[in-house]
Amino acid sequence: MITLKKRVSEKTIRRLSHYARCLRYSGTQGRNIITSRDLADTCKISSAAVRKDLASYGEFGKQGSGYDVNRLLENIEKILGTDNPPPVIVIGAGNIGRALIKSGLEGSGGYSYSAVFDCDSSKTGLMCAGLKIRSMTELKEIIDELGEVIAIITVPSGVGQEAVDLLVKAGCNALLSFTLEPLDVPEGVNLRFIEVFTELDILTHSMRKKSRKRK
Amino acid sequence: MITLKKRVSEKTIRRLSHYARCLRYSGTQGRNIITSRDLADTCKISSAAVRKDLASYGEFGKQGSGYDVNRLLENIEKILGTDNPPPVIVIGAGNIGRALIKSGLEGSGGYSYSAVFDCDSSKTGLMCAGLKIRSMTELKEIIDELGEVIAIITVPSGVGQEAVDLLVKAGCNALLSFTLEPLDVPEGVNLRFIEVFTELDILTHSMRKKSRKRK
DNA sequence: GCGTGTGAACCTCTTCACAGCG
DNA sequence: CGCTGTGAAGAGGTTCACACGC
Repeated sequence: MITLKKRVSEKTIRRLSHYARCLRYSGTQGRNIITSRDLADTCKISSAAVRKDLASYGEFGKQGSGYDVNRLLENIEKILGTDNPPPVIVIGAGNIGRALIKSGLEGSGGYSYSAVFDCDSSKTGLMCAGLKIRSMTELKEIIDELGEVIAIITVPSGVGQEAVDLLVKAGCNALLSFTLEPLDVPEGVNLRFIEVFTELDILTHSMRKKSRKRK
Repeated sequence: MITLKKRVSEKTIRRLSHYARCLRYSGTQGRNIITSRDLADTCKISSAAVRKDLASYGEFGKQGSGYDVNRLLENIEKILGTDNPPPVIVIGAGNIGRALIKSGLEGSGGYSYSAVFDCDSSKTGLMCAGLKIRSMTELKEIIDELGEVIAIITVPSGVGQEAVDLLVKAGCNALLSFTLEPLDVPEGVNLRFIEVFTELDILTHSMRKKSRKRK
């Protein structure tokens, strides 16, 4: 049974997602039992961290042997809610938006794209990997139909806040943005960022630091 | 002058990247002076954190007024090494790879794409936003020519490790991967991940938790 | 008065080490 | 004997609160 013991950090949630990925892979490799050390090694963390993370939701392991792969995966998916993943919609049918849709969500554990939107009327009506590009005016209607959705925002810089406001108004409270502009959302709406440029900066910093040392 | 006082965390580096972004924006808005509170508000953190981050590299501010926008931006870029950003190459000319290149790196503070590679011979030779798609056999040659580069890996699941090994062998030690498979790199090579699926999992978790509470 | 820079307090997360169970 | 689950110790990061300089 899943029994939450105390407040769990986002770091733990992120790692649970990693564990799920490893377990899906282990499952396809025919493994039935996995130890905290195995999970730790593939995720490049300590085995104690793995055990702590899992133990904060219940006792999923068997002492002396380890964790049953299928049972643990089911439990983690229940914890994350990914046993019944929400539909994903994409806002912006530009380069990135279309590429994401064409790439699909295979291997993600059950997510799939349910709709694409763009405010450019020269794009609406066109198809992208089987999905019709819809006008932003249809947003609320479609979200009402789909229920709770996650929206991935891939609009150009400058209109991000506008897109966010429309989404929030349409009842969406889970957003993932590829834009680099700072965005505001009301309390209770979860907004996350994919920060490609920041990742580049971090890489630049570490390589410059390294070459400085070498001198 | 930039004087490092003690070990600085990656979290601080990430935030420096955010500050740089804010400062570029402030600059274009005609502001000359900015306070730690201003930066903190746009980045949604505390003003004390901003001051701590900046103070760990020197004294950039003026008491009573704040920070000079241009001077602070210059200093942060020098700290990150983005005053002279490394060339970026893309491995994999699939949907995501091509979309990244077509989107360009405007607004990133100076990065630009210098080469694209794909192992599929039906793609090599074709153009993508002005860049010729090159064969992986040319990798070492081009990297030697470009010097220290950052490689963005957008190859399909299954061949990620192969791509990484080739890159490392070619002398690249700064990698940013869009794949979801676990990858191994030797000591000294910096490998980071863009985890779209994990971000979806985190969003799913928080929306499911919220709807549970509401009941 | 205002905002920076900073020690100290606080808090959170990670690692250690071991009891306990299979 | 092996591996989990966990209190305790340790490390790291954030917030507080205030002295100091503009």
